[in-house]
Amino acid sequence: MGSSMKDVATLASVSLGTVSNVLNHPELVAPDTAARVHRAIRELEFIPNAPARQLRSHHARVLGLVVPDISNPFFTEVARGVEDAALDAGYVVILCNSDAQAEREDRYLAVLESQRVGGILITPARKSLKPLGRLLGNGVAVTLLDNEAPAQDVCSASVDDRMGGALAAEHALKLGHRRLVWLAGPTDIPQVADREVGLMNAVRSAGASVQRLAAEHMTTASGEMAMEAALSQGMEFTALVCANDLLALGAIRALNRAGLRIPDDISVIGYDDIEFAASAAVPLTSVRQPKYELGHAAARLVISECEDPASHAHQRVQFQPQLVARQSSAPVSASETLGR
Amino acid sequence: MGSSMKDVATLASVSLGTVSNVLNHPELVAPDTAARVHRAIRELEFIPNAPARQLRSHHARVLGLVVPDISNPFFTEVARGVEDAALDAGYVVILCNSDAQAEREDRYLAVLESQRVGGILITPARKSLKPLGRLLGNGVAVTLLDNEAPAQDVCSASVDDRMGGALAAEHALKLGHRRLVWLAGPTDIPQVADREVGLMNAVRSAGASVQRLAAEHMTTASGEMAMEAALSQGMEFTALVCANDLLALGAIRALNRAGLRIPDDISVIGYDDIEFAASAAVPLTSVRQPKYELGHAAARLVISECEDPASHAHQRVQFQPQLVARQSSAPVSASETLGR
DNA sequence: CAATCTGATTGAAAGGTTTCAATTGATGTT
DNA sequence: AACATCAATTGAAACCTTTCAATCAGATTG
Repeated sequence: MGSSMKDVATLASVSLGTVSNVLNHPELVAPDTAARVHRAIRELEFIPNAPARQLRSHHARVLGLVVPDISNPFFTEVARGVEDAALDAGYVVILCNSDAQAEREDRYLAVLESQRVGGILITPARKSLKPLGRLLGNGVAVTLLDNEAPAQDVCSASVDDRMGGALAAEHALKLGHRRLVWLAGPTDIPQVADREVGLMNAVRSAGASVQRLAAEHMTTASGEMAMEAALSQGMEFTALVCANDLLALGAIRALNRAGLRIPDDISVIGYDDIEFAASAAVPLTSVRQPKYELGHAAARLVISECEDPASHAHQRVQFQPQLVARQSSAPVSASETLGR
Repeated sequence: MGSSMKDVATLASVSLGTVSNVLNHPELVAPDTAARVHRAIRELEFIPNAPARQLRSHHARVLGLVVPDISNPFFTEVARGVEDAALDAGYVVILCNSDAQAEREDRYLAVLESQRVGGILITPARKSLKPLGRLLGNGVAVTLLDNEAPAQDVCSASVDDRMGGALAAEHALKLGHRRLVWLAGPTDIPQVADREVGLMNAVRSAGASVQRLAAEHMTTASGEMAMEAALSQGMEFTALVCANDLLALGAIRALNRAGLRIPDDISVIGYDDIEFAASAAVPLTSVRQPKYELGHAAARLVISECEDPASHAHQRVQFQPQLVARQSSAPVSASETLGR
């Protein structure tokens, strides 16, 4: 079975406390003693017991990552950023998919609290941050991921969603489109709401029109359904801006099935710029977010708070999105322009 | 701060041991005592300290999931299966991307050992299972994921990769193709090797020819590079079978850039049937694997071993793959057939 | 030479649980 | 009435660390 510090101490003929010092305060121990202890550690293949350590020190190198859905390539990439930053710091990441359901999120938060994680990275399933209050009270470092912190007591790392919405709209407007559709996701997702605000402002100030269409979830399946329903009701437009790439990919399927060509009949603009956007049926114009960097930055924030809560100052890091034009968007056709 | 079992015991006027019994052996405690304790738990918002519990009981409801790359939608979906099974059983999953690098895998295994996880689900980065020996010796439940267990001392959940390779080959052969290319990944990945065996056998016994092309990693980028190199060397063929969908998606880009049409000039067959295979430039014919089920089954195996190591019998679960025909594969063209 | 200081090491307590042998009180048996 | 049985509860030890006050041996100082 695994050996403990006691075994190491015995083999190296020192006390338990000295072994602990070798591990945690090497500056306190004489070089040759340290060498002896290290030899014993190697000999016994001693691996510290993290739970025991955490019990005594109240310091855990474990992070909880709570995201709506890791199947969404956006979050997959964010998760990679989180994980790499965590591993660098000797931390480990517990993956929690909330499916954007409050109930599931609550269950996970309880489990994470029970596990006494040092920090939590969360893209909340709902606006209220109440459920996080308990955690904060118990000294857990919380960082909001892809959401801007509303209050002063947490860090956050996010991307400017209003600007992203505006970028998408301006791209469509610049191509001459006047009749847009905004394919939104659930209204209570803050990212969606912000993108919508940015888009609406841009469209209005250009005097163009935009219709709102809501998908139930941020998935291809939902996007396909929503677009199919809209088309069957005779909705007319020349450009479609989607709250994320999955919705766009789904909507494109419905559009194709209805005999509409992209970008000839309809220009489509996605959001996130997931890897598959580039290999889609028609390479997708999209608003790129620095996904990996977002996760990486968020993890570094939360880790720094874990390491030294006392001197930690809460921060909000915000990244800028960027429009990537591909074949799915094109100037509005002449017939369309005249057709009105 | 969080309250402990001692606080609960005091409030409910019982001993510590009784509180523990309420939590772990409710059958031993009188109904009204239990009720009193539960009231106290609710009152104090007591949440058990999992690390302390694990320290004493040597039983942790924590799993390590080690995969090459969660960005690969195949593993994303597998991970969802793992996570759902875990949450159902009150377990939590630590996500570890090995990037298929032995060094990174070793680092993670050490961290997982330090965390004293109850079980590990792993798609090994290399053939040797040596590094797992230590863990097994220390009583950690190990289950091989998407790999068949070679020995008796671990469980495994996998998909029949030889059959998958054969399915892909037979599909191409049935469509009349006689000059195939097998776009393989790194040779030391067992899944790739097995698929290759299945494919080669099928092709040979049909008397057709197949050339082997190797990509460095199982990614779109690698697929694109490999195919580009092959084309620039004048490789000729009518059907391309890929070791996974990402390679296929990448290869298709290179093929398109070279002016080749799919499926008119080249039929392409992928492997995994990731969600994006269906929305690709040309919907991709692929070998479907029950990804979610694979993860779910593997997690259930490892959890059952965690819960009751004594009565646990190691098992190998194997799923069957299935060919999904889409537009990327078509009968070999007449000119091609005659051209030989 | 006594007193003080410094650096290295030690020993014991504490952290929150589970486990198990021991105790208690009530019920049933002879 | 004495005893055995049984269910419920208790108390203390154990799990493996970290922490910190206390000790010790030398070196430095006055």
